[in-house]
Amino acid sequence: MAKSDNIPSPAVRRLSLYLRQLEVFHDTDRRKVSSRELGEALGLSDAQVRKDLAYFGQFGHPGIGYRVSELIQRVRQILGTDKKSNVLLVGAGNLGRALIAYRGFSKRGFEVVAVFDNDPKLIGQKMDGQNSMRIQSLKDMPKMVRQHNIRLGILAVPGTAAQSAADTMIAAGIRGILNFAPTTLQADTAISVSSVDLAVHLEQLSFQLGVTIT
Amino acid sequence: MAKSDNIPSPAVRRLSLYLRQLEVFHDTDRRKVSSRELGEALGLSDAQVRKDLAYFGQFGHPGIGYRVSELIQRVRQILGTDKKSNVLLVGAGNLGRALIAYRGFSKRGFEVVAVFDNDPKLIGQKMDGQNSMRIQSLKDMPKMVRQHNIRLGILAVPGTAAQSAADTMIAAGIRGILNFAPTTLQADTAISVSSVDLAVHLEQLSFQLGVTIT
DNA sequence: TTTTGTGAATTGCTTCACAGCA
DNA sequence: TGCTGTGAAGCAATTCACAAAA
Repeated sequence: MAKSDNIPSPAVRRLSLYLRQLEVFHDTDRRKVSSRELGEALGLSDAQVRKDLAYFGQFGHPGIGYRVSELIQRVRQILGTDKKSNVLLVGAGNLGRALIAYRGFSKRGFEVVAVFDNDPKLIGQKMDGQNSMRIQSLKDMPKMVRQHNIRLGILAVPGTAAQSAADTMIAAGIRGILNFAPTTLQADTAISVSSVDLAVHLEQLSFQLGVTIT
Repeated sequence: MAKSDNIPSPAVRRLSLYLRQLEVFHDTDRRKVSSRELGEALGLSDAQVRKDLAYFGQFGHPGIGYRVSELIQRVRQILGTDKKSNVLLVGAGNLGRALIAYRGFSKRGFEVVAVFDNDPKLIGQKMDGQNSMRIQSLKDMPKMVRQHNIRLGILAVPGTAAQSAADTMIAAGIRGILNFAPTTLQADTAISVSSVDLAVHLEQLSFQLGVTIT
């Protein structure tokens, strides 16, 4: 019954957006929602919404729509976020500290349980706020990964340090990396990498402005 | 001669990556590069690289490849980053402060010249570091946009405040928004929006782990 | 009626493969 | 020979449109 074959990756990306929007509906006590309504909120067609969800199973009810809380549960299961998972962070610079302070991760089931940096001046220091985490040396990573069963890591170091830090993460047993460094990471195909380059996004917008009929 | 019709958006996204990689080559004194080499560094096929670049013009030299510095110039021109452009930031929370401190933007031609927040406790305060910018009220935005000819804005406020902040930005004359709030912004089609949802990226990785043959 | 799930048609993107230039 | 630029082919994703279910 594993339908998980041949699912377009854009469909997987949108699945996260559906979940986000469904949670908004849930918080405002909406019980059910149609593909048209869900799509409208996200700027997608109703057909797109139905086809995307259908890749993963039959969640809807003809004539009714989708039951919000039921669909939220299903989607979380598919994404693997129905249970909390532990995440580590490499890089305790400005961006790293902001990411730690960001509440959005834990809200979605991801708990940052360890922070690493190579700067001797930072190692041993506490992260800001009430959080009792201390910054550790990259050497301690394998031990922490085992102890806390960590599979995902966030990489927020300068571009020059990124590949070597990624190698360390992979050697320590990390299976997926969210990369904020402006570098294309080379890694085994068994490792999932998702990259966010902040400048690249601004360049996209800059290009759009040039193209748009002014 | 405006080829700018019918360019696949994935090609535009990759254009930024080409530029990033070309700058690496440039910094290591590479003079020319082939589509195969450029693709290899980014995990793309040579044909993809050639086709992408060809959408924008004829930049290569048969038998030779692409001249690095020449191509950098051309790509910057296409992206509109050959001249510095001024950017504003809305939201002086953790993420906003990290983005200000991030050197990567100015390195790519984007200068954050104004910061806004609605929190009266923050207004008037200086941002960290040597930077002399003071946090301003959203009311002052239209004036600043005019004075500094700002077209792009970075939105780093909580999801609940995002749409209203975006409306303010658009009313002030902002033409493109880089949105970090976990919200789909509703905006006129003349406005470009690029959204980065950090949790969504982690969810993608989480899904991959579930699918990968463990 | 309303709204899903889904084959079929369509649109969009990538890869192939080769002519032409250096 | 080495490498680009590009039509043509192939593959992937989206939209259409309708049978079936409530």
